[in-house]
Amino acid sequence: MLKFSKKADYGLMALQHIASVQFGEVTHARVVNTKEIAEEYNIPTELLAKVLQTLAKHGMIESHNGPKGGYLLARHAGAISIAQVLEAIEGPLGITDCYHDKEDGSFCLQQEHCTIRTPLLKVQDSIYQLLNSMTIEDMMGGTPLITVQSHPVAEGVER
Amino acid sequence: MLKFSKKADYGLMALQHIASVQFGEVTHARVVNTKEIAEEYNIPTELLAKVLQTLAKHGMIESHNGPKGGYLLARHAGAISIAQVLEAIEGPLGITDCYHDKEDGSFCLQQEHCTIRTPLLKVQDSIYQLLNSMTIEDMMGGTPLITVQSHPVAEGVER
DNA sequence: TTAATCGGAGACTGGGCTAGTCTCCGATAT
DNA sequence: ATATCGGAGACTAGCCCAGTCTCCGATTAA
Repeated sequence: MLKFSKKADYGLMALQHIASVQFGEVTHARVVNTKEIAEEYNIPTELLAKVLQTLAKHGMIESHNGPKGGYLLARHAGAISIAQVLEAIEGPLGITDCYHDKEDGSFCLQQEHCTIRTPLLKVQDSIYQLLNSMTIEDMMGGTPLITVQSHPVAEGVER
Repeated sequence: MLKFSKKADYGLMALQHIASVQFGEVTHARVVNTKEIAEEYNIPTELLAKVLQTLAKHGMIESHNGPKGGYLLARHAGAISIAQVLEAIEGPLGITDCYHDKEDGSFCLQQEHCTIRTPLLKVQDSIYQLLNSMTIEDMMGGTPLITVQSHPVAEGVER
C-alpha cells in the first residue's frame, strides 16, 4: 500500500498548477480559482474546494474572495515540501501508530515486547526526510505534460 | 498517513521472532507456532494465523503441520526485506494508483494532464529501495527489548 | 445597492477496506 | 486414535475515503 489519498494527489496537482501559473509564465501572477483547476485535471470541483481550503488554512496558499477571486501561493514553491502538503491534508504521517498519543486512552498492546518499533522508526525518518526534501518547485521542472501510454507499463518494482 | 497495516506490523514482529529463535539463541533451531507468537506480543491468534499463512504462501517461512508443528524461516533473515513482507501481506505497494492496471476498465481521470506522475514515481522508487534494502536481519541487531516511555517523545518535525 | 461570483464550512451518504471472529477441514506426531 | 497443529473460507462491525449537497459570508462590478 503506502498510497497517497486522492485528496493528497489533488492537492499536489493544484499546488503545482498554481505555482506554474504564478511563475514560469509570460502572463503576470494571476489568481487561480477552484473551477479552473478542477476542469483542467478532471477533479470533482467541490472536493478540490475542500482540499484548497485546507491548504489555505495551513498557510500554503492565500485565498481571495469575491468575483475574480481564487488562490495564490503564500510562499515560494521551493518552500513547500511534499511532506508539508501531506501533513496538511492527511494529518501527521507515520509508519506506525505507536508514536502518536491516543486521546481515548487506548495504546499499543504490543508495546511491552515490541521489537520492531526502533527499526521502523528509522525507516519512517528516512521516508520523512525524503518527502520533506522534495518541493513543489522540484515537481515543476521535469515534465509539463505526460504522454499517456495506453498499454500497461511493465509495472513498478524492478523497472 | 503512509501507515502500515496491523497485519504488516504483526508479520514483521512474527518474522523477527522466528528469526531470533532460529538464530542467535543457545537452543537449536526450533519450530515456532502461532500461539506462542500471539501470546508473546498480544496479537489476536487467529488474525496472526492468517498473516503467517500468507507469509508461508509467499515462501518466506515454511510450515509444519501436526502437533509440535509451526513455522521456520524458509530463507536467511538477511534475504527477507521489509518490502517483500509488505508486498506479501498488503499487495503491490505504490504511492499512486495509476501505475497498476485496473481490471474493471477504470483508469486515472487525471492522466491526460497529470503533472505529478513523474516526480511522484521518483519518490516511490526511493521509498521502495529503502524498504527493500532493510531486512529482517537488520531489524534484529539493535534492540531486543524496548523500554516504553510513558511521556510522548519529542517527535520528528516541529510539532 | 444589487446581483453574480468567488471561497468557507458543515452535514450527509455510499462503498470499500481493515481488523477481527467463527467454523470446519486436512495433516501429522504421539 | 486423538489431540494438536496449520489451511481456508465465510462473515461481521466499524472506520474512513471520496464525493455530494446546501447554505453562508465576502467581494467585485454594474
